[in-house]
Amino acid sequence: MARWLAKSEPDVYGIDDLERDNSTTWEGVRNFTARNFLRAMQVGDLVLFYHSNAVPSGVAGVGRVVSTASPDPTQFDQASDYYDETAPPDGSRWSWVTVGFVERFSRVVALAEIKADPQLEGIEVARKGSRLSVCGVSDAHFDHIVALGRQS
DNA sequence: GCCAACGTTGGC
DNA sequence: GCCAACGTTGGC
Repeated sequence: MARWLAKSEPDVYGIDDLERDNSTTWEGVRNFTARNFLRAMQVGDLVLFYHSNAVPSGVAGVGRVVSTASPDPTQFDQASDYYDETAPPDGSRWSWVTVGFVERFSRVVALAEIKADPQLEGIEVARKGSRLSVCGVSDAHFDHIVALGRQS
């Protein structure tokens, strides 16, 4: 079973929203590398829920893949911020998955803390200039971040 | 709001 | 298929 990290701006949709809703569709990924990661997700895979453009930015909790990739309908919705006029009608361009709530950390594991932690060396989200909104995480990095997030 | 990083597009 | 221009992400 794989481990992932996915970014969302908490002003738009944060871990509190996921806790309230219990599950959500992860729409709006418009980057091919990130899309390919979405398509590789399997039911039951765990996902670090990362708050971007936040104070502080960092990992706020954990979600779980509850349904695998299918065409993201927002690519066809002209009223959506994610509308893509170049998307072919077969839906092959952009995908979404459904993510369920697992846990909200007792504290956000801030990006600065991730970058400073030698046990998290090499993690994609700490790479300089990393803009991937969905990426893989090693089991060891995943477990370490969860342990940090559960600290009070 | 600035700006670095970098993915994507399109001209050639 | 190279590469410059452009747009976007996202930390700070």
